[in-house]
Amino acid sequence: MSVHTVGLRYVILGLLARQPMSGYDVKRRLKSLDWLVGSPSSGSLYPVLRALLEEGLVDVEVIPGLDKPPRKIYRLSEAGRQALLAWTNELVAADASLKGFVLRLLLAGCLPLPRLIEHLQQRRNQVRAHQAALEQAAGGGREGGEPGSWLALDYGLALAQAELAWLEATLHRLSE
Amino acid sequence: MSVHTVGLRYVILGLLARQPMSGYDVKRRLKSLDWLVGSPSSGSLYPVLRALLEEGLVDVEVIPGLDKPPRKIYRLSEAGRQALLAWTNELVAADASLKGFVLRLLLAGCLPLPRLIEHLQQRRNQVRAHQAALEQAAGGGREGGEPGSWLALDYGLALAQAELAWLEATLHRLSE
DNA sequence: GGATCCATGTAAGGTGTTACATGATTGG
DNA sequence: CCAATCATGTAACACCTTACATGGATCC
Repeated sequence: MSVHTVGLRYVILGLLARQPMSGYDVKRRLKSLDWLVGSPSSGSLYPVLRALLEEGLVDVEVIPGLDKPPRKIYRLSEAGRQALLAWTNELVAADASLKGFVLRLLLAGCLPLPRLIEHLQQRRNQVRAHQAALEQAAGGGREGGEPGSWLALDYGLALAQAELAWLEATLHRLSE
Repeated sequence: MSVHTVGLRYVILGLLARQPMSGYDVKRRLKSLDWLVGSPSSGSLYPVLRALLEEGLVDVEVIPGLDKPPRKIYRLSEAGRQALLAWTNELVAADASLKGFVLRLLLAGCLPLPRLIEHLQQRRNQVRAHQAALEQAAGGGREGGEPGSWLALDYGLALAQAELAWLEATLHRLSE
């Protein structure tokens, strides 16, 4: 579930940017980060690979497995690299999802450092805004909140705070 | 985006369990928690309301607005209350998503306290397992990790730790 | 006078999942 | 021998989004 926050296409392109691999490898790679990122089903994975191929964003090399089923190794093409780069430079602003952010981090290997810092700063601003909104919501429902409602708010605030702390620390570390 | 982790049906039922409201109210309520939970578009919201109505899980009362467009106030029916209850008692185990969990918290108003505690404990176990998996992944890639990869892992670990801390604290508070 | 909020809804499209189909290989 | 892993893929379906349509009210 839910790699889709960011579009499976780009996740795949991002992984292929690091090194060529088969569809199955992509699945495994993502499954190992399941909790962070969620892994796609074959039903979505393989069609996307085909589409990428037809659009010329990737190339294939079929390796007839010795006694294994043949593996198709996908490799990022130049067009693919450009598409990925273009996507990387798109705004992240509207993308309020945590998973989306982690995925971008994962794919950030292709990002130059200053761009990465920018990216983290953007996220920091978003989380701050979010935090403010939550505090307002908490303040608005003052005392009278429904039973489960303040739990969710409290939880949200705690996570926002933790994320901010991490972002500050990481930004500090990176500017050295 | 992504109320769907839990199925819009039940989110709506859960909100209606607290108090009757219109479709627009549902939207607003969720939008105010946008970052936590994501808000559905009208394109998904209204069809679901109609479906719920046809299935008899909700009742409507049309209030012809004085100089406003008429509002349709939806109210949870007895069948709806039962459906919600049944869903509440389903496993949460496989639901590894953060948003899903927060949503359950939000809808937890209808949960009795011991069930809520159980729920938090389950989440704690999940997060612990996740944490272990991340630590293993971090240990496996020792030093040699790709540039962005350890960032994502670090981020994941920090959040997991924060979430665990919150869960422990909240569990402690609730058992009083 | 134009934008934005209230309030409802529809139609087309995208993207994902589940479940199935295939088939060889390895491990208990 | 049965299950699981490797490895690919298809077809049917569920669900959500975008974009549009309507129309009064209120704010700047």
